[in-house]
Parts: sequence; structure tokens; C-alpha cells
Amino acid sequence: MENIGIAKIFQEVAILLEIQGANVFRIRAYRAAAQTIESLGTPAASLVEQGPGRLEQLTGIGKDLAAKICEIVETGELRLLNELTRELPEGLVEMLRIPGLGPKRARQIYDALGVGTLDQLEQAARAGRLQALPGFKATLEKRILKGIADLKRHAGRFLLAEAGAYVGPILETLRAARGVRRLEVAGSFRRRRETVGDLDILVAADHGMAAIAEGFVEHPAVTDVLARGDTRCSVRLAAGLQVDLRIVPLASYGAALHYFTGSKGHNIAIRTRGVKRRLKVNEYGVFRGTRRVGGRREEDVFKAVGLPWIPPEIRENTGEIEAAERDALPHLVQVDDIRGDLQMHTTYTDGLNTLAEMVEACRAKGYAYMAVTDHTQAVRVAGGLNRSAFRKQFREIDRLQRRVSDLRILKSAEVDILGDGQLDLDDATLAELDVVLVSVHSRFNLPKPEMTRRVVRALQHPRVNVLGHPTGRLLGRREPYALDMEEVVKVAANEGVLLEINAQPDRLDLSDSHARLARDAGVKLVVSTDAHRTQELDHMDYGVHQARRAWCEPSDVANTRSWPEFRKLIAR
DNA sequence: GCCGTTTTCGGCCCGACTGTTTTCAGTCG
Repeated sequence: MENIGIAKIFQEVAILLEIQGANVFRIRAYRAAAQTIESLGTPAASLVEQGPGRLEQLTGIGKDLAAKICEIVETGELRLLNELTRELPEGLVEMLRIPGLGPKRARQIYDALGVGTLDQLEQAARAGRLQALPGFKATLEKRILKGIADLKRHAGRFLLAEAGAYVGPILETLRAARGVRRLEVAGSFRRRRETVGDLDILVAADHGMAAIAEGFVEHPAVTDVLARGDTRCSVRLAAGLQVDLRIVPLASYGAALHYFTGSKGHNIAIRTRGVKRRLKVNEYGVFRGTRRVGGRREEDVFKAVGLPWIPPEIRENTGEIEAAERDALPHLVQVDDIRGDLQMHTTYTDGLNTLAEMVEACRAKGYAYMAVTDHTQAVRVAGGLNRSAFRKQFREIDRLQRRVSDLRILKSAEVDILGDGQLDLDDATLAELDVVLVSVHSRFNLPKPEMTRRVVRALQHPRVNVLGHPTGRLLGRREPYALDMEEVVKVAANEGVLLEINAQPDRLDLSDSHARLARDAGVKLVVSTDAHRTQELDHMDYGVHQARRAWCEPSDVANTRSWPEFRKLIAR
């Protein structure tokens, strides 16, 4: 059982307990455990192997939950969940994803009407049967029907890049509105998670709040208004993306920014620290009794609970508070630290810009080096190169290099890892490359042991330097292939191979937790754009943020080094 | 169900909006 599967079981338990009306703190414990397991990086199964007590070292996991994790790992299921679903249909879990329908109402509907699936609920609502229940009227019934339709149309999360594009025009309008002093997108967007469920826009204003809210809900991009008040509004855009707006006075901006940035787990931990110091922390500020002791700046909140400011990307309650306490926060890598891009394609294969154009674009970015990594033959759809085509490209690189002194153009290739782990390029050509990048582009559904052997074999080839997009996932479209990441990290550490964080917004592969696993094992990472056109060189930003979420400092990311240092690092 | 500078019991983060309410429960973030 994968971590995500364990987390899902705990989430379902939490929801069913909630519908049962169980103790809210017991429910919260299951939710917290789900989150802990999901962001673990290392498989929970391997912690189970390390013996009793290892799991209990995780925050929020005690004796009981540790035993339940063992049970799931060993049997593939959880008796508690089975018992709960004997009493309540599992379909209720899905029903709770409808806005306006929480545990109490779901229970009420199930008890009174026997409705236990989304489809049954839709039928009941269409037939007007919900209105028969106390506390239900036509408005709520309509809202539920709309919620079901929305859920069917757009259940998923949005790529960070997509969400940013959708919200751009709204931000412009808000920035121009009278009274707006500060503005920022908070939430998971500010934490730079790879996908976001909705967007939280925070505005500081000294006057005209109602007019700002009005302008927001009236924006042409808005198709539905879900809620509107003078300080909080919630809308949906045509694409299905929900956008929330909060307006606070300038004096509360820092506290609100902290609060609405989250994560939820991080906020609870911070507020709990506040309680211990007899402070109340809310989105309006930090208070001792009724006296405000801070809140204009985000730093105020941290300072009040005895901590330095923590970068948003690591506010996941996965150790950042403890690190801040010890004054041991990482000095996270920044996009300006990057000195070269190590994966990109040209018109030699499936790129849209010529080699010369990519070189100019990299110079414009001020890079010290770039690697040209066109595909090898096995990737037929991309028109992969054979050895003679590579020689032709090398000659063009030499010609361009003679004209360019401020940028080192590295001869490289994205060499395909064949089904058995052999490389799709002969040793003589490999020997001519400055950097050898290897990736999997075929036979994605090999069983885990075979896929792991395949990748490990490739990494053990003495010419190999970087493993590209290590899990092959495409966010929202293709699951990662089955790969024992712990094993891959171990081999990469032994062989001195670097692991890539591919900065394509729909890849971001390695994931944050895998990248952190690698970093903690001392494996160096490379952040590369995999650009197929000049504009995509700008994706570096997404990759660097992913590295930041993995707690990476500049020294953890190989392409923050100069080329001579980089070359020393990859020598094997 | 977890946890401990209030330590093995008794706490556990906090506020806004909605709808159906005459003072609040449910939901959401």
C-alpha cells in the first residue's frame, strides 16, 4: 500500500466518523495523520519494517494510529473503515464534496431518505424530496443540485500555472481599484503547491471595502457568485476554478496573509503555540487579551510565538516549526541562484525553436551554461537523433560556441532508457557528451521491481550523470510509473548521479516529497525546464519553487554551481 | 486520538457567510 492509499483510508475514516458525530478531535487526529503520511516522502511501509515505535516518532501518530498504519500495510485494509462502511454507505464520502452539504445534513438526508450515493441524491433533489426535511428549503436544494453538476463537470485541481493564468485579469482589476493598498494571492498558490484547488486573494484596504468586493463579484470572468459579504466573497470562474477574496484593514494584513497562506496544519500549530503564550492569533492580528500586539507584518505573527519568519513553501507542518525553533531553517534556493539550464530541446527533434534561438534565449537569461538535450532514436514520435545526426549537431554547437563567449553550450542528450535498462546511444557518442541525461519514455506499466531494476541499471552506467523526470508523471493525466524511489535515491547517492526536478508545470517531477527524500539522502538535484520553445525557459521558476518545497538550499541544487564546479561534481 | 513549560486528564484554532432562523446551526476555509 502506497502512502497516498493509507492517507485516503484515513481521510475516509475521518469523514465517516464526522457523519457519525464522533468527537471532533478524534476526527482531526485522523485528518492530521492522513496529511503526515501523504507528505512523508519515504514509504510508511518501510517505517513499519523498522520496528515498533518508529511510526510513533511522527507528530500526530500515537500508539493507536501507528497500529492502524501497520494493519493497513500488512493487510491492505482497515477493519475500522470496514465497520464504518457497514453502518454508513461509502457514497456519503463523495456527497460531502458538495458545497453546502456537510456531515450533519448528509446524515439527515441518509437517515430520512436512505440516500447514500451522489446519483440517489441527485434524483431526490430533482424530485423535490429534500424540501420535506426540516431546515431544508428550495434554495438549499437548488444549491445542492448545482453542486452536483459542478462536481461532475470539474472535480479536479488546477495546475499552478493554469490557476495563475485564469486569475491574472481579476488581479489587474483589483490592483487598480480605489482603496487597495496591498494585494497577494495566498493559500496553496503562495505555498507553490504543484496544483491548487482554489485561489485565495487577499487585499488590504483602508476604505471602500464594499466597492472592492462589488468589483470583484461583478468581474466579467466570474460566472457564479457563491458568497458575498463586505470582507469575504467567493466566486467561480468559467473554467470551474473557485476564487475567494478577503479584504482586511492594512493593520491586519500580515496576520491575514499568514492565516490565509496556511497550510491548515501549520496554522493550527502556530495558534497552539500562541495559546501557550496566552496569545490569541487570528486573521486580524495577534492579541493579548483585547490588546493587539502585532499583525501588520507577517513577521509579527511568527515573532509573537517566538519564531523567525518561515518561507511559505515549507509551511506544511512537516518540521518547519521545529527547525525555526532551533534557528535551523534552510536558506532556500532562489531562481537567481540558477546558473544554467540542463534540459531543453530544439528543432533537431521535437523542439519548436532552433539551436541558435535557444542559445540566444539562454544568453538573454544570463546563464553561464546550457545543455542541449535532444532525444535519441527510440523516441520516434519526437524524431530522435542517431549518432550521425548528433555529430551534425555537435558541429553546429562548435560553430555557435566560437561566436559566443559568455555562455558555455554543453553537448548533451536526453538518452532513452530502453526497456531492459540499456541506453539508446552508443558508448562512443556518449563519451563525447559533456553531460548525459537519461529518461524513460516507454513501457510505463512495468511492475515495480522490473521498472526499478531498469532505472537502476541505467544509473549504474558509468557515463550517466542525470536522471530526467524520474517518475514520468503528468499531473492530472498520467500516474507516476511504479518505481522504488528509496532504491533509486540510494543508487543515485552511490553512483554520484543527479536527480532532476523537471520544471514543466504539468510534470514537476520529482515531487516535493521525493525531492526532499533525495536531498536528505545527500543526493544533488538539478532543476531543468525541459523547454521545447524559448518561452518555456521561464518555467525555471516552477522548478525552483518545487525545490524550495523540498527544503533545498543552493548547495543541494547542482546547477547553482559554475560549470567547472558542476563538472567536478558529476565526475565519476 | 494525541499530547505534556497547565504533563497521564483535560484540554485541543478561529472567524465569516448562508439559510432558516427569531438567536443560531451548519458549513467553509
